[in-house]
Amino acid sequence: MTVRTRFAPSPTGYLHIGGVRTALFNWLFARGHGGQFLLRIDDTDAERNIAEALQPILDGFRWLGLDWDEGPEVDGPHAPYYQSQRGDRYRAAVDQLLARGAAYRDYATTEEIQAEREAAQREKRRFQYSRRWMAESPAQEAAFKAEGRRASVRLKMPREGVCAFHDLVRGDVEFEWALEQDHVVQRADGTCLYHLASAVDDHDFAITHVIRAIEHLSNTPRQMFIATALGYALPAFAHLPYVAEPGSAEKLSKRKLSKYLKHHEFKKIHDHGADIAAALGLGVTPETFNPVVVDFYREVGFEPDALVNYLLLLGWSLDDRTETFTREQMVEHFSLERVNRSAASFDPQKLLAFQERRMQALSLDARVARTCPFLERAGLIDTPPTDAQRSRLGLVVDAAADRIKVAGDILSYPEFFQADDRVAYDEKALDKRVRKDGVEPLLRRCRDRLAAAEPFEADSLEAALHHFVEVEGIKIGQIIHAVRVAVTGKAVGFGLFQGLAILGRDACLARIDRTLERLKPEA
RNA sequence: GUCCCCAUCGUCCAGAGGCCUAGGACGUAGCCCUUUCAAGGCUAAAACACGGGUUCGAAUCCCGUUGGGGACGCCA
Repeated sequence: MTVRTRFAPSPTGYLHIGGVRTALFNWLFARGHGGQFLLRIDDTDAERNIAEALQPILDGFRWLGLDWDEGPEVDGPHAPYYQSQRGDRYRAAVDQLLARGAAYRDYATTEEIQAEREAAQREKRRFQYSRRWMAESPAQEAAFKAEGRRASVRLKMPREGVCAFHDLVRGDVEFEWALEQDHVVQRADGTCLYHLASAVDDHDFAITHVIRAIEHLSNTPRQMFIATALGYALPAFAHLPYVAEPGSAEKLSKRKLSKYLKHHEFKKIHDHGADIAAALGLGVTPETFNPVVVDFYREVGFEPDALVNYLLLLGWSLDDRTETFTREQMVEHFSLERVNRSAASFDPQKLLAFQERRMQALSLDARVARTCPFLERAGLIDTPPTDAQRSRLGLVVDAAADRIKVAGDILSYPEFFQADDRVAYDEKALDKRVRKDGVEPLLRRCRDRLAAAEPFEADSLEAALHHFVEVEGIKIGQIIHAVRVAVTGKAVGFGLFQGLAILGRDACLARIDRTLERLKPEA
Protein backbone atom coordinates (compact mmCIF):
# COMPACT_ATOMS: atom_id res chain seq x y z
CA MET A 1 0.00 0.00 0.00
CA THR A 2 1.33 3.40 -0.94
CA VAL A 3 2.01 5.66 2.00
CA ARG A 4 -0.13 8.77 1.87
CA THR A 5 0.11 11.56 4.41
CA ARG A 6 -1.58 14.89 4.59
CA PHE A 7 -1.33 18.27 6.19
CA ALA A 8 -4.55 20.15 6.72
CA PRO A 9 -4.08 23.88 7.16
CA SER A 10 -6.90 26.25 7.95
CA PRO A 11 -6.71 29.37 5.85
CA THR A 12 -5.59 31.83 8.49
CA GLY A 13 -3.45 34.12 6.42
CA TYR A 14 -0.07 32.91 7.54
CA LEU A 15 1.98 29.79 7.94
CA HIS A 16 2.97 29.08 11.51
CA ILE A 17 6.36 27.63 12.33
CA GLY A 18 4.87 24.83 14.42
CA GLY A 19 2.53 23.90 11.60
CA VAL A 20 5.44 23.77 9.21
CA ARG A 21 7.23 21.28 11.39
CA THR A 22 4.19 19.03 11.38
CA ALA A 23 3.90 19.40 7.63
CA LEU A 24 7.61 18.71 7.22
CA PHE A 25 7.40 15.46 9.15
CA ASN A 26 4.45 14.40 7.03
CA TRP A 27 6.29 15.32 3.88
CA LEU A 28 9.47 13.53 4.92
CA PHE A 29 7.61 10.41 5.92
CA ALA A 30 5.76 10.27 2.62
CA ARG A 31 8.83 11.01 0.52
CA GLY A 32 10.93 8.56 2.49
CA HIS A 33 8.45 5.80 1.76
CA GLY A 34 7.98 6.65 -1.87
CA GLY A 35 4.50 7.83 -1.06
CA GLN A 36 2.41 10.93 -1.52
CA PHE A 37 1.90 14.04 0.51
CA LEU A 38 -1.36 15.92 0.20
CA LEU A 39 -2.69 19.25 1.26
CA ARG A 40 -6.26 19.44 2.37
CA ILE A 41 -7.85 22.73 3.29
CA ASP A 42 -9.79 22.70 6.52
CA ASP A 43 -12.18 25.53 5.90
CA THR A 44 -15.41 24.07 7.23
CA ASP A 45 -15.74 26.98 9.61
CA ALA A 46 -16.69 29.26 6.75
CA GLU A 47 -17.06 32.41 8.79
CA ARG A 48 -13.51 32.65 9.91
CA ASN A 49 -11.97 31.83 6.57
CA ILE A 50 -11.28 33.91 3.54
CA ALA A 51 -10.04 32.79 0.17
CA GLU A 52 -6.93 34.95 0.03
CA ALA A 53 -5.94 33.71 3.47
CA LEU A 54 -4.79 30.52 1.81
CA GLN A 55 -2.31 32.10 -0.58
CA PRO A 56 0.42 32.94 1.96
CA ILE A 57 0.25 29.38 3.20
CA LEU A 58 0.69 27.83 -0.22
CA ASP A 59 3.45 30.33 -0.99
CA GLY A 60 5.16 29.34 2.22
CA PHE A 61 5.10 25.66 1.34
CA ARG A 62 6.44 26.34 -2.12
CA TRP A 63 9.21 28.49 -0.75
CA LEU A 64 10.19 25.74 1.66
CA GLY A 65 10.19 23.18 -1.10
CA LEU A 66 7.46 21.11 0.53
CA ASP A 67 5.60 20.10 -2.57
CA TRP A 68 2.26 18.36 -2.47
CA ASP A 69 1.04 15.67 -4.83
CA GLU A 70 -2.62 16.46 -4.44
CA GLY A 71 -4.39 19.49 -3.10
CA PRO A 72 -5.16 23.09 -3.95
CA GLU A 73 -3.79 24.34 -7.27
CA VAL A 74 -2.53 20.90 -8.28
CA ASP A 75 -5.79 18.99 -7.78
CA GLY A 76 -5.80 15.21 -8.14
CA PRO A 77 -8.09 12.22 -8.39
CA HIS A 78 -9.89 12.91 -5.12
CA ALA A 79 -10.71 16.58 -5.73
CA PRO A 80 -12.02 18.80 -4.31
CA TYR A 81 -9.51 19.18 -1.50
CA TYR A 82 -11.38 22.00 0.17
CA GLN A 83 -13.64 20.88 2.96
CA SER A 84 -15.98 23.76 2.21
CA GLN A 85 -16.72 22.07 -1.12
CA ARG A 86 -17.35 18.62 0.28
CA GLY A 87 -20.50 19.33 2.25
CA ASP A 88 -22.65 16.85 0.35
CA ARG A 89 -20.17 14.09 0.97
CA TYR A 90 -20.17 14.84 4.70
CA ARG A 91 -23.96 14.98 4.90
CA ALA A 92 -24.15 11.59 3.24
CA ALA A 93 -21.76 10.26 5.87
CA VAL A 94 -23.88 11.76 8.64
CA ASP A 95 -26.98 10.06 7.22
CA GLN A 96 -25.11 6.80 7.27
CA LEU A 97 -24.10 7.33 10.86
CA LEU A 98 -27.70 8.09 11.75
CA ALA A 99 -28.95 5.02 9.91
CA ARG A 100 -26.49 2.83 11.75
CA GLY A 101 -27.34 4.21 15.17
CA ALA A 102 -23.89 5.67 15.65
CA ALA A 103 -25.35 9.15 15.80
CA TYR A 104 -28.61 10.75 16.82
CA ARG A 105 -30.56 13.92 16.30
CA ASP A 106 -30.30 16.11 19.31
CA TYR A 107 -32.70 18.92 20.11
CA ALA A 108 -30.93 20.53 23.02
CA THR A 109 -30.12 24.20 22.86
CA THR A 110 -26.62 25.46 23.39
CA GLU A 111 -27.73 26.96 26.68
CA GLU A 112 -29.11 23.67 27.95
CA ILE A 113 -25.88 21.87 27.16
CA GLN A 114 -23.92 24.67 28.73
CA ALA A 115 -25.99 24.37 31.91
CA GLU A 116 -25.24 20.66 32.15
CA ARG A 117 -21.62 21.33 31.57
CA GLU A 118 -21.47 23.92 34.32
CA ALA A 119 -23.29 21.64 36.73
CA ALA A 120 -20.65 18.97 36.14
CA GLN A 121 -17.95 21.53 36.69
CA ARG A 122 -19.52 22.53 40.00
CA GLU A 123 -19.73 18.95 41.14
CA LYS A 124 -16.15 18.41 40.04
CA ARG A 125 -16.91 15.59 37.72
CA ARG A 126 -16.31 15.17 34.07
CA PHE A 127 -19.22 16.36 31.99
CA GLN A 128 -21.32 13.76 30.24
CA TYR A 129 -24.42 14.75 28.32
CA SER A 130 -27.67 13.42 29.80
CA ARG A 131 -29.11 12.82 26.31
CA ARG A 132 -32.31 14.39 27.53
CA TRP A 133 -33.02 15.96 24.15
CA MET A 134 -31.91 12.99 22.13
CA ALA A 135 -34.55 11.92 19.62
CA GLU A 136 -34.44 8.37 18.37
CA SER A 137 -38.01 7.94 17.22
CA PRO A 138 -40.19 10.01 14.86
CA ALA A 139 -42.53 10.66 17.78
CA GLN A 140 -39.78 12.16 19.90
CA GLU A 141 -38.65 14.26 16.99
CA ALA A 142 -42.12 15.58 16.42
CA ALA A 143 -42.46 16.44 20.07
CA PHE A 144 -39.24 18.42 20.18
CA LYS A 145 -40.05 20.13 16.91
CA ALA A 146 -43.39 21.13 18.32
CA GLU A 147 -41.49 22.99 21.01
CA GLY A 148 -39.78 24.92 18.25
CA ARG A 149 -36.48 23.13 18.65
CA ARG A 150 -34.01 22.42 15.86
CA ALA A 151 -31.85 19.35 15.60
CA SER A 152 -28.12 19.00 15.37
CA VAL A 153 -26.55 15.59 14.98
CA ARG A 154 -24.45 14.12 17.74
CA LEU A 155 -22.27 11.06 17.86
CA LYS A 156 -23.67 8.36 20.09
CA MET A 157 -20.42 7.49 21.74
CA PRO A 158 -19.89 4.28 23.71
CA ARG A 159 -20.05 4.77 27.47
CA GLU A 160 -18.04 1.82 28.56
CA GLY A 161 -14.85 0.08 27.65
CA VAL A 162 -11.69 1.60 26.27
CA CYS A 163 -10.46 2.81 22.94
CA ALA A 164 -6.97 1.46 22.44
CA PHE A 165 -4.62 2.11 19.58
CA HIS A 166 -0.95 2.15 18.81
CA ASP A 167 0.53 5.54 18.15
CA LEU A 168 3.70 5.55 16.10
CA VAL A 169 5.24 8.15 18.39
CA ARG A 170 3.45 7.70 21.70
CA GLY A 171 3.30 3.95 21.77
CA ASP A 172 0.19 2.20 23.07
CA VAL A 173 -2.54 4.62 24.01
CA GLU A 174 -5.83 4.00 25.79
CA PHE A 175 -8.85 6.21 26.36
CA GLU A 176 -11.95 5.39 28.35
CA TRP A 177 -14.97 5.70 26.12
CA ALA A 178 -16.98 7.04 29.03
CA LEU A 179 -14.79 10.11 29.08
CA GLU A 180 -15.71 10.95 25.52
CA GLN A 181 -18.45 13.38 24.60
CA ASP A 182 -21.34 13.03 22.21
CA HIS A 183 -19.73 15.45 19.83
CA VAL A 184 -21.82 17.39 17.39
CA VAL A 185 -20.96 16.39 13.84
CA GLN A 186 -23.61 18.38 12.03
CA ARG A 187 -25.15 21.72 12.88
CA ALA A 188 -28.85 22.50 12.60
CA ASP A 189 -28.13 24.32 9.35
CA GLY A 190 -26.72 21.14 7.84
CA THR A 191 -23.07 22.12 7.88
CA CYS A 192 -20.66 19.53 9.23
CA LEU A 193 -17.92 19.81 11.77
CA TYR A 194 -14.26 19.06 11.74
CA HIS A 195 -14.12 15.58 13.27
CA LEU A 196 -16.59 14.16 10.84
CA ALA A 197 -15.03 15.91 7.89
CA SER A 198 -11.57 14.85 8.87
CA ALA A 199 -12.45 11.18 9.27
CA VAL A 200 -14.33 11.12 5.99
CA ASP A 201 -11.58 12.90 4.10
CA ASP A 202 -8.82 10.75 5.47
CA HIS A 203 -10.75 7.80 4.16
CA ASP A 204 -11.70 9.32 0.81
CA PHE A 205 -8.16 10.53 0.21
CA ALA A 206 -6.78 7.12 1.15
CA ILE A 207 -4.58 8.56 3.89
CA THR A 208 -2.51 5.79 5.44
CA HIS A 209 -0.71 7.77 8.14
CA VAL A 210 -2.20 10.59 10.13
CA ILE A 211 0.76 12.52 11.49
CA ARG A 212 -0.33 15.56 13.46
CA ALA A 213 0.26 17.58 16.57
CA ILE A 214 -0.34 16.15 20.03
CA GLU A 215 -3.34 18.38 20.65
CA HIS A 216 -5.19 16.04 18.32
CA LEU A 217 -4.41 12.96 20.38
CA SER A 218 -7.59 13.30 22.39
CA ASN A 219 -9.56 13.73 19.16
CA THR A 220 -8.43 10.37 17.92
CA PRO A 221 -10.99 8.13 19.68
CA ARG A 222 -13.96 10.04 18.29
CA GLN A 223 -12.48 10.02 14.81
CA MET A 224 -11.82 6.31 15.11
CA PHE A 225 -15.40 5.90 16.25
CA ILE A 226 -16.69 7.74 13.19
CA ALA A 227 -14.43 5.85 10.81
CA THR A 228 -15.30 2.50 12.30
CA ALA A 229 -19.02 3.22 12.26
CA LEU A 230 -18.71 4.14 8.62
CA GLY A 231 -16.85 0.91 7.91
CA TYR A 232 -13.57 2.58 7.02
CA ALA A 233 -10.17 1.01 7.54
CA LEU A 234 -8.24 3.00 10.15
CA PRO A 235 -5.09 4.90 9.26
CA ALA A 236 -2.02 4.68 11.47
CA PHE A 237 -1.64 7.57 13.88
CA ALA A 238 1.42 9.48 15.00
CA HIS A 239 1.11 12.42 17.37
CA LEU A 240 3.95 14.88 17.47
CA PRO A 241 4.87 16.90 20.55
CA TYR A 242 4.06 20.56 20.19
CA VAL A 243 6.62 23.26 19.59
CA ALA A 244 7.00 25.38 22.71
CA GLU A 245 7.65 29.06 23.15
CA PRO A 246 11.14 30.45 23.29
CA GLY A 247 12.37 30.00 26.83
CA SER A 248 9.18 28.33 28.04
CA ALA A 249 7.37 25.01 27.95
CA GLU A 250 4.06 26.45 26.83
CA LYS A 251 2.75 25.75 23.40
CA LEU A 252 3.90 28.23 20.79
CA SER A 253 0.98 30.36 19.73
CA LYS A 254 0.66 33.22 17.32
CA ARG A 255 -1.57 34.97 19.81
CA LYS A 256 1.12 35.54 22.41
CA LEU A 257 3.44 37.61 20.31
CA SER A 258 3.77 40.45 22.77
CA LYS A 259 5.07 37.96 25.29
CA TYR A 260 7.66 36.63 22.85
CA LEU A 261 8.81 40.09 21.97
CA LYS A 262 9.89 40.45 25.57
CA HIS A 263 12.16 37.46 25.07
CA HIS A 264 15.57 38.94 24.35
CA GLU A 265 16.71 36.66 21.55
CA PHE A 266 13.33 36.51 19.90
CA LYS A 267 13.17 40.27 19.90
CA LYS A 268 16.67 40.53 18.50
CA ILE A 269 15.79 38.36 15.52
CA HIS A 270 12.53 40.19 15.09
CA ASP A 271 14.21 43.59 15.14
CA HIS A 272 16.87 42.47 12.71
CA GLY A 273 14.11 41.42 10.33
CA ALA A 274 12.16 44.61 10.93
CA ASP A 275 15.22 46.65 9.95
CA ILE A 276 15.46 44.79 6.68
CA ALA A 277 11.74 45.25 6.08
CA ALA A 278 12.11 48.95 6.76
CA ALA A 279 14.98 49.22 4.30
CA LEU A 280 12.76 47.52 1.74
CA GLY A 281 9.97 49.92 2.51
CA LEU A 282 7.61 47.14 3.56
CA GLY A 283 4.86 48.28 5.82
CA VAL A 284 4.93 45.43 8.28
CA THR A 285 3.47 44.96 11.73
CA PRO A 286 4.66 42.47 14.34
CA GLU A 287 1.36 40.60 14.08
CA THR A 288 2.07 39.38 10.57
CA PHE A 289 5.81 39.80 10.42
CA ASN A 290 7.64 38.00 13.19
CA PRO A 291 9.74 34.89 13.77
CA VAL A 292 6.70 32.67 14.38
CA VAL A 293 5.53 33.20 10.83
CA VAL A 294 7.27 31.60 7.85
CA ASP A 295 6.85 34.68 5.66
CA PHE A 296 9.19 36.51 7.98
CA TYR A 297 12.07 34.29 7.01
CA ARG A 298 11.39 34.55 3.32
CA GLU A 299 11.11 38.32 3.46
CA VAL A 300 14.42 38.82 5.24
CA GLY A 301 16.30 36.36 3.07
CA PHE A 302 16.73 33.14 4.99
CA GLU A 303 17.61 29.99 3.13
CA PRO A 304 14.58 27.71 3.16
CA ASP A 305 16.91 24.79 3.79
CA ALA A 306 18.15 26.43 6.97
CA LEU A 307 14.64 26.71 8.36
CA VAL A 308 13.77 23.18 7.32
CA ASN A 309 16.98 21.78 8.76
CA TYR A 310 16.39 23.56 12.05
CA LEU A 311 12.80 22.39 12.26
CA LEU A 312 13.82 18.83 11.47
CA LEU A 313 15.96 18.80 14.59
CA LEU A 314 13.21 20.19 16.78
CA GLY A 315 11.98 16.93 18.20
CA TRP A 316 13.92 14.56 16.01
CA SER A 317 17.55 13.56 15.64
CA LEU A 318 19.52 10.98 13.77
CA ASP A 319 22.27 10.52 16.34
CA ASP A 320 24.36 12.47 18.81
CA ARG A 321 26.07 14.74 16.33
CA THR A 322 24.67 15.00 12.82
CA GLU A 323 23.15 18.43 12.42
CA THR A 324 23.41 19.34 8.78
CA PHE A 325 21.24 17.48 6.35
CA THR A 326 20.62 17.87 2.66
CA ARG A 327 17.03 17.40 1.62
CA GLU A 328 17.90 13.95 0.30
CA GLN A 329 19.52 12.94 3.58
CA MET A 330 16.51 14.10 5.52
CA VAL A 331 14.22 12.04 3.37
CA GLU A 332 16.50 9.06 3.66
CA HIS A 333 16.97 9.15 7.43
CA PHE A 334 13.76 10.53 8.86
CA SER A 335 11.75 8.10 10.91
CA LEU A 336 8.84 8.44 13.29
CA GLU A 337 10.55 6.08 15.74
CA ARG A 338 13.11 8.74 16.51
CA VAL A 339 10.64 11.51 17.16
CA ASN A 340 10.76 12.75 20.75
CA ARG A 341 7.84 12.55 23.09
CA SER A 342 8.47 15.82 24.90
CA ALA A 343 7.90 19.35 23.68
CA ALA A 344 10.82 21.33 22.29
CA SER A 345 11.02 25.06 22.58
CA PHE A 346 11.65 27.20 19.59
CA ASP A 347 15.04 28.88 19.72
CA PRO A 348 15.33 31.60 17.10
CA GLN A 349 19.01 32.03 17.88
CA LYS A 350 19.82 28.46 16.98
CA LEU A 351 17.81 28.84 13.81
CA LEU A 352 20.00 31.80 12.93
CA ALA A 353 23.08 29.65 13.51
CA PHE A 354 21.78 27.15 10.97
CA GLN A 355 21.16 30.00 8.58
CA GLU A 356 24.71 31.31 9.01
CA ARG A 357 26.14 27.90 8.24
CA ARG A 358 24.07 27.59 5.07
CA MET A 359 25.04 31.05 3.97
CA GLN A 360 28.74 30.36 4.54
CA ALA A 361 28.50 27.23 2.46
CA LEU A 362 27.07 29.12 -0.53
CA SER A 363 29.31 30.13 -3.43
CA LEU A 364 29.89 33.80 -4.15
CA ASP A 365 27.65 33.57 -7.21
CA ALA A 366 24.87 32.07 -5.13
CA ARG A 367 25.16 34.78 -2.51
CA VAL A 368 25.06 37.43 -5.21
CA ALA A 369 21.94 35.83 -6.63
CA ARG A 370 20.30 35.83 -3.20
CA THR A 371 21.14 39.42 -2.32
CA CYS A 372 20.50 41.04 -5.68
CA PRO A 373 16.68 41.08 -5.40
CA PHE A 374 16.94 42.86 -2.09
CA LEU A 375 18.92 45.72 -3.58
CA GLU A 376 16.48 45.86 -6.47
CA ARG A 377 13.47 46.00 -4.19
CA ALA A 378 15.12 48.67 -2.06
CA GLY A 379 15.68 50.71 -5.22
CA LEU A 380 19.44 50.75 -4.74
CA ILE A 381 20.13 49.18 -8.13
CA ASP A 382 18.15 48.82 -11.34
CA THR A 383 15.89 45.93 -12.20
CA PRO A 384 17.55 44.15 -13.84
CA PRO A 385 20.87 45.49 -12.63
CA THR A 386 23.41 46.93 -15.04
CA ASP A 387 26.65 45.03 -15.57
CA ALA A 388 28.45 47.59 -13.47
CA GLN A 389 25.99 47.22 -10.62
CA ARG A 390 26.20 43.47 -10.77
CA SER A 391 29.96 43.39 -10.67
CA ARG A 392 30.02 45.88 -7.82
CA LEU A 393 27.55 43.70 -5.93
CA GLY A 394 29.91 40.78 -6.41
CA LEU A 395 32.76 42.76 -4.90
CA VAL A 396 30.69 43.92 -1.95
CA VAL A 397 29.32 40.47 -1.20
CA ASP A 398 32.78 39.02 -1.41
CA ALA A 399 34.21 41.67 0.90
CA ALA A 400 31.33 41.47 3.37
CA ALA A 401 31.74 37.69 3.55
CA ASP A 402 30.03 36.15 6.63
CA ARG A 403 28.77 39.51 7.70
CA ILE A 404 25.85 38.80 5.40
CA LYS A 405 23.95 36.28 7.48
CA VAL A 406 20.65 36.59 5.70
CA ALA A 407 20.32 37.85 2.15
CA GLY A 408 18.63 41.03 3.37
CA ASP A 409 21.80 41.97 5.22
CA ILE A 410 23.12 43.35 1.96
CA LEU A 411 20.97 46.34 2.85
CA SER A 412 23.47 47.14 5.59
CA TYR A 413 25.79 48.35 2.84
CA PRO A 414 23.75 50.89 0.90
CA GLU A 415 26.70 53.27 0.72
CA PHE A 416 28.27 51.13 -1.97
CA PHE A 417 25.27 51.59 -4.21
CA GLN A 418 24.35 55.18 -3.50
CA ALA A 419 25.51 58.38 -5.12
CA ASP A 420 28.07 60.29 -3.05
CA ASP A 421 25.55 62.90 -2.01
CA ARG A 422 23.05 60.30 -0.80
CA VAL A 423 25.25 58.61 1.77
CA ALA A 424 23.81 58.89 5.26
CA TYR A 425 26.19 59.83 8.03
CA ASP A 426 26.02 58.43 11.50
CA GLU A 427 26.36 61.53 13.67
CA LYS A 428 27.66 59.59 16.64
CA ALA A 429 30.38 58.07 14.52
CA LEU A 430 31.29 61.50 13.20
CA ASP A 431 31.54 62.83 16.74
CA LYS A 432 33.66 59.97 17.90
CA ARG A 433 35.99 59.59 14.94
CA VAL A 434 36.06 62.83 13.01
CA ARG A 435 34.96 65.80 15.08
CA LYS A 436 38.07 65.61 17.25
CA ASP A 437 40.97 67.97 17.61
CA GLY A 438 43.57 67.42 14.97
CA VAL A 439 41.56 65.00 12.91
CA GLU A 440 40.53 67.46 10.24
CA PRO A 441 44.03 68.43 9.07
CA LEU A 442 45.03 64.79 9.29
CA LEU A 443 42.09 63.71 7.17
CA ARG A 444 42.93 66.46 4.70
CA ARG A 445 46.50 65.24 4.32
CA CYS A 446 45.31 61.67 4.11
CA ARG A 447 42.90 62.66 1.36
CA ASP A 448 45.80 64.04 -0.65
CA ARG A 449 47.72 60.87 -0.04
CA LEU A 450 44.80 58.82 -1.38
CA ALA A 451 44.48 61.15 -4.34
CA ALA A 452 48.01 60.22 -5.31
CA ALA A 453 47.78 56.51 -4.56
CA GLU A 454 48.55 54.35 -7.54
CA PRO A 455 47.04 51.94 -8.29
CA PHE A 456 43.84 52.48 -6.36
CA GLU A 457 43.59 48.93 -5.07
CA ALA A 458 43.26 47.40 -1.64
CA ASP A 459 46.87 46.27 -1.25
CA SER A 460 48.48 49.45 -2.48
CA LEU A 461 46.04 51.57 -0.47
CA GLU A 462 46.94 49.70 2.64
CA ALA A 463 50.63 50.20 1.96
CA ALA A 464 50.03 53.86 1.24
CA LEU A 465 48.15 54.37 4.48
CA HIS A 466 50.79 52.59 6.50
CA HIS A 467 53.38 54.83 4.95
CA PHE A 468 51.23 57.86 5.74
CA VAL A 469 50.95 56.78 9.34
CA GLU A 470 54.70 56.40 9.59
CA VAL A 471 55.38 59.83 8.16
CA GLU A 472 52.79 61.41 10.44
CA GLY A 473 54.11 59.56 13.44
CA ILE A 474 50.64 58.37 14.45
CA LYS A 475 48.98 55.06 15.06
CA ILE A 476 46.87 53.61 12.30
CA GLY A 477 43.78 53.72 14.47
CA GLN A 478 44.02 57.49 14.58
CA ILE A 479 43.28 57.86 10.89
CA ILE A 480 41.63 54.68 9.68
CA HIS A 481 38.41 55.19 11.61
CA ALA A 482 38.14 58.76 10.42
CA VAL A 483 38.52 57.66 6.82
CA ARG A 484 35.94 54.91 7.28
CA VAL A 485 33.36 57.30 8.66
CA ALA A 486 34.15 59.93 6.04
CA VAL A 487 33.75 57.50 3.17
CA THR A 488 31.00 55.14 4.33
CA GLY A 489 29.20 57.27 6.89
CA LYS A 490 29.53 54.52 9.45
CA ALA A 491 31.84 53.36 12.19
CA VAL A 492 31.56 49.69 11.28
CA GLY A 493 31.89 47.68 8.14
CA PHE A 494 34.14 45.22 6.37
CA GLY A 495 37.81 45.76 5.49
CA LEU A 496 38.36 49.45 4.84
CA PHE A 497 40.88 49.09 2.04
CA GLN A 498 38.62 46.79 0.10
CA GLY A 499 35.82 49.24 0.60
CA LEU A 500 37.87 52.13 -0.72
CA ALA A 501 38.95 50.13 -3.72
CA ILE A 502 35.39 49.11 -4.53
CA LEU A 503 34.18 52.69 -4.38
CA GLY A 504 37.07 53.97 -6.47
CA ARG A 505 39.19 57.05 -6.14
CA ASP A 506 36.65 59.61 -7.29
CA ALA A 507 33.93 58.54 -4.90
CA CYS A 508 36.32 58.28 -1.96
CA LEU A 509 37.76 61.74 -2.54
CA ALA A 510 34.35 63.26 -3.10
CA ARG A 511 33.04 61.75 0.11
CA ILE A 512 36.03 62.86 2.13
CA ASP A 513 35.59 66.34 0.71
CA ARG A 514 31.94 66.36 1.66
CA THR A 515 32.85 65.28 5.15
CA LEU A 516 35.47 68.00 5.47
CA GLU A 517 32.90 70.48 4.27
CA ARG A 518 30.57 69.28 6.96
CA LEU A 519 33.20 69.99 9.62
CA LYS A 520 33.37 73.69 8.85
CA PRO A 521 31.69 75.76 11.49
CA GLU A 522 28.43 77.11 10.16
CA ALA A 523 29.05 80.58 8.89
C1' G B 1 -12.05 21.15 38.29
C1' U B 2 -11.77 16.25 35.29
C1' C B 3 -8.67 13.28 32.16
C1' C B 4 -3.98 12.57 29.93
C1' C B 5 1.16 13.42 29.01
C1' C B 6 6.26 14.95 29.83
C1' A B 7 10.92 15.33 32.84
C1' U B 8 19.45 14.86 30.80
C1' C B 9 23.71 21.43 30.62
C1' G B 10 20.09 28.13 29.88
C1' U B 11 18.16 25.83 24.87
C1' C B 12 17.97 21.65 21.04
C1' C B 13 19.49 16.68 20.93
C1' A B 14 22.66 11.73 22.14
C1' G B 15 22.01 8.04 25.78
C1' A B 16 17.11 2.06 24.96
C1' G B 17 21.35 -1.60 32.65
C1' G B 18 27.85 -1.75 32.65
C1' C B 19 31.19 1.74 26.69
C1' C B 20 28.98 7.87 31.37
C1' U B 21 34.71 10.79 34.85
C1' A B 22 27.26 11.71 30.80
C1' G B 23 28.71 13.14 24.36
C1' G B 24 27.49 16.89 20.32
C1' A B 25 25.30 21.63 18.83
C1' C B 26 23.39 26.73 19.89
C1' G B 27 24.24 30.23 23.49
C1' U B 28 27.62 32.14 27.49
C1' A B 29 32.77 33.40 29.49
C1' G B 30 38.10 33.88 28.69
C1' C B 31 42.26 33.96 25.39
C1' C B 32 44.30 34.34 20.28
C1' C B 33 43.70 36.84 15.50
C1' U B 34 42.33 42.00 14.23
C1' U B 35 41.70 49.09 11.55
C1' U B 36 35.90 48.67 13.28
C1' C B 37 32.06 44.97 12.93
C1' A B 38 31.60 40.00 11.81
C1' A B 39 33.88 35.35 10.97
C1' G B 40 37.63 31.93 12.56
C1' G B 41 40.97 29.19 16.21
C1' C B 42 41.76 27.51 21.26
C1' U B 43 40.02 26.90 26.31
C1' A B 44 36.32 26.89 30.10
C1' A B 45 31.88 26.85 32.99
C1' A B 46 27.28 24.29 32.48
C1' A B 47 22.62 18.81 33.28
C1' C B 48 20.70 13.09 34.58
C1' A B 49 14.21 17.21 39.33
C1' C B 50 13.69 14.62 44.27
C1' G B 51 12.78 10.13 47.25
C1' G B 52 12.20 5.10 47.44
C1' G B 53 12.76 0.37 45.23
C1' U B 54 14.61 -3.77 41.45
C1' U B 55 19.78 -5.23 40.23
C1' C B 56 26.41 -7.27 41.37
C1' G B 57 25.56 -2.57 38.69
C1' A B 58 20.47 2.64 36.93
C1' A B 59 20.50 8.80 33.45
C1' U B 60 18.45 4.23 31.51
C1' C B 61 13.41 -0.46 34.64
C1' C B 62 9.22 0.11 38.64
C1' C B 63 6.56 3.19 42.38
C1' G B 64 5.76 7.76 44.71
C1' U B 65 6.63 13.09 45.19
C1' U B 66 7.56 17.61 42.91
C1' G B 67 7.63 20.53 38.74
C1' G B 68 6.04 21.61 33.81
C1' G B 69 2.54 21.01 29.94
C1' G B 70 -1.70 19.47 27.03
C1' A B 71 -6.95 18.18 26.15
C1' C B 72 -11.69 19.04 27.89
C1' G B 73 -16.53 23.65 21.76
C1' C B 74 -22.55 23.49 17.31
C1' C B 75 -13.12 25.90 16.45
C1' A B 76 -9.75 23.34 13.58
